[in-house]
Amino acid sequence: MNLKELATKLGLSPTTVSRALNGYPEVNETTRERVMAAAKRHNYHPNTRAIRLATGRAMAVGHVIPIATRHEIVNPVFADFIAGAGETYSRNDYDMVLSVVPDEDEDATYRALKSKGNVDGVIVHAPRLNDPRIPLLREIGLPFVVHGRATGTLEPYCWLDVNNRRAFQRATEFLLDLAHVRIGLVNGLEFMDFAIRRRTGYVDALTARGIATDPALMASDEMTEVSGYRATLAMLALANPPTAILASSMISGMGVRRAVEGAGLTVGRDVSIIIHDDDLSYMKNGEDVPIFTATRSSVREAGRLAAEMLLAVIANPEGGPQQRLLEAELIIGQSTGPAPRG
Amino acid sequence: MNLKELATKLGLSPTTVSRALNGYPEVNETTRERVMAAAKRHNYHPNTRAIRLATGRAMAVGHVIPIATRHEIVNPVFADFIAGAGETYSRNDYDMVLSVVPDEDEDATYRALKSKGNVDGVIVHAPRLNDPRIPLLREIGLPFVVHGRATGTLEPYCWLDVNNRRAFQRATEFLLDLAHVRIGLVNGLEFMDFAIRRRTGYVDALTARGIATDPALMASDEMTEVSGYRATLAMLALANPPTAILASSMISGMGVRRAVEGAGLTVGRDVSIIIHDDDLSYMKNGEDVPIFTATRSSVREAGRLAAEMLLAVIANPEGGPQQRLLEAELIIGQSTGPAPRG
DNA sequence: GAATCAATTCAAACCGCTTTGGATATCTCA
DNA sequence: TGAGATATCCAAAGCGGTTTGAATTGATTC
Repeated sequence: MNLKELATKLGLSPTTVSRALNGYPEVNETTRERVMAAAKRHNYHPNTRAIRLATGRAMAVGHVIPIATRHEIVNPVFADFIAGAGETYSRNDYDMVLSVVPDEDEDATYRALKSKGNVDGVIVHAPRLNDPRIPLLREIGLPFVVHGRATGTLEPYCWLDVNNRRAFQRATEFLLDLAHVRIGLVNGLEFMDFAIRRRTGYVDALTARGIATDPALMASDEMTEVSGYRATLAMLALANPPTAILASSMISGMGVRRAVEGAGLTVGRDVSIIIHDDDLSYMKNGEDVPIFTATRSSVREAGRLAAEMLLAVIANPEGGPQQRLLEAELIIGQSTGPAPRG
Repeated sequence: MNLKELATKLGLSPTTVSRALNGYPEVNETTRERVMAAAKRHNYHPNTRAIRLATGRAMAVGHVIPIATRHEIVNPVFADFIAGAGETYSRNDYDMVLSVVPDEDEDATYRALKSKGNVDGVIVHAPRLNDPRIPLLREIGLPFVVHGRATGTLEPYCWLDVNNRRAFQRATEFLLDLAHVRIGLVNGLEFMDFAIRRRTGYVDALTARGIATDPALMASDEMTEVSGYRATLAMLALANPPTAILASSMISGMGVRRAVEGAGLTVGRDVSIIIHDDDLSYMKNGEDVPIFTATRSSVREAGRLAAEMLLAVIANPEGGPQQRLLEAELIIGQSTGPAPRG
C-alpha cells in the first residue's frame, strides 16, 4: 500500500493525501479525517526511502566507532550512552546508524557518510587531545556534537561534557579532608580528554593543600579490571603506599578492590577507594547504599542530552555552537573512611 | 556532484555512467576507466537515499533494543556483539540501525521497520522461552536471524547460538572430576533461553553422576556484580555450603569472588569458580593466564557470524532457514582446584 | 551487398514521496 | 454585481539514482 494506491482508493490526488497526513493547512478537515481513517484502516506507512529522497534529509544520525587499535570505545560506558541517545532518536523518529570501522578508515567513513547522505549529523565519541575529527567534520560540513571536549581545539564547537576536572578535584578534597595524604590515581589513558581533565582536578586539589604529586601514585591505562588490579598492586608495593585510591571507572575500581583485598587489607579502613560511577543500568554501584564512594554522572542521560543537542543543531544549523557542562555528584559509599593512623 | 552532472561532464548518458560504476558488462572498458577516473577526480559518491529508493532495498539491518522494564540487554555483552556485527555490515556496505524503544513498543517497531522499509532484515537479541518475536517476524515477512534460540518455538527459523547446555555440562563435569559435590549455579534470568540451557547442562551433569540437585544452590537473577555477590553470600551461609560455583558471566563472577573473599575464603582452594567468558574486548579474563577457569566463546565473533548469516538470508530469502551452533571452549584458569577435604 | 549479430550507448520510465504552481469553486465586500 | 480573497484540490515537476527497451555502429556471415 503506497500513497498513490491510497489516493486512488479515496478518490483524491496523492498531493492532497500527502498534505492531509502531514498536517498541512490547505486541506479540508473532513477530508483530512477521511484520509487519516483510511490510512489507519489500510495500515499505510509512508516509505522512508522515498521520504528521504524527496525531502533531502536522511532522518538519521551516525555514530562512528573505530575498532582494532584502540578498543577503548567498545565498552560498557559506550553502550549506555548509545542507549540514552537511542531513546531520543526513537522519540523523534530518527534512525541511529552505527558504523563500526577500522581506525584507519575513520576519516573516510565520515566523508562517505556526508557525501552519500546517509546521515544528517554525527556524535563524536571519546575525544582526544587535539582531536582531528573536529576540524575534519567542520571542513566537510557535517553537523556534530562531541561527547566530551577536546583540549587543544581552539575554535568553538558543540559539546556536552561532564565536569571531570571538578569531579576529581572534589573527590580528592574529600579524601584530603579524611586526612589521607598518600592518594593514588588509577586513571584512564591520558590521551583521552576526560582522563586529562580528571588528572588535572586531582593534581589541583593536592597542590592546593601543598602536597607534592608523586609519579609513582599516578597510573594511566585502559579502564579494565585487570589494569586497575595491576596498578594498585604496584602502588601497594611502594615503600610508602597510598591510603586512598581514585579509580576512573567502576570496572577498574573492582580491580583496585581485588588488589587491596588480595593484599590482606580492608577497603574503607586500610585503603579508601573512590571511583567514577557512570551510573550504568546493568552495573549499579550497589542498591540503596553505594558500594563505592563515587563521583556519579549518568552517561545514559548524557546520551539523551547529547542527542537532543544534535537534533537541535540539525534543525537549525545557523544557531551557533551549543555547549553544556554537567556536574557529577559526589556520593558517599562504603569504600572510604578516615586515613589510618600512620 | 550527482550522476547527471558527472554524465554531462563526461559527455555520456547517466545510464552509461551508472553502469560503468556498477560494473555492468555492457560498457566499453575504455569508457569505464574514463568514468571511474572522473568519478574519483570529482569525488563522486552516489546518493544512498536515491539508490535505496531506486533499488527498493534499504541496505540496512536493524537491531531493536527494548528498554525500561528489562534492561538486561543494555549490557557489555550486547555491546561486543554489536561491534562484531557492525564489522560485517561495514565490510558489506550495509548500515546498522539501532532502535532503542520502550518494551511495549517493540512489536510496533518491527512492523514499522518493515512497512516503512527502513531495513532489509533484523537481528533478534536475547531470545526468551516461546519468544513472540519469532512468529511476529515471520508473519510480517521481515528476514531475521536470532542470536540464540527460543525453546518452545517449533517451526524452523534462522539462528546462531553457543552450545550453552554443553558448555555448562562440561564445566560441571570438570568440577565433579575435581571431587566437588556441592556445586552452586549463579545463573542469569531463567526466562532467557541461554539461562535455561545452561541450567539444563548443569542439572544433566549432576544427574548423570547421581547427584541430586539442590534448589538452594541454584540462583537466578540478572547478571550483575551485586547479584552474583548476594547469591553467593546466601549459598555460603548454608549449613552445607558449596565448594564450587558456576557463574553465568564475568561480571557476576566478580561478585561471586568478592563474596568468597569477603567470607575469608580463598578462590581456587576453598571455593572453585567457573564463569562463562564472552571474551569481551574490554574485559579480558586475564592476559596470558586466565583469572577464572571459564567456558569461553567470543560474542564478538558471534556478532560477525550472525550478521553474515543475515546478509546471506537477505540475499537469498528462499534458501531455507540456516542454523549454526558454536561450541565454547573450556579454559583452565586460577579459580579452580580440587575440592577441599571435608 | 543484405541480413545477422554483438558491442555500446542512450532516452525514458520508474521507485514513492514532497512541493510548486496553478485551477476551480465558494465567499466576501464594496 | 463583480473583483478580489479564501478554501480546497490537483497536475506535474522534482529528488538522484536504476533499469528496461530501443537505437546506433561496426563486424560477421552468407
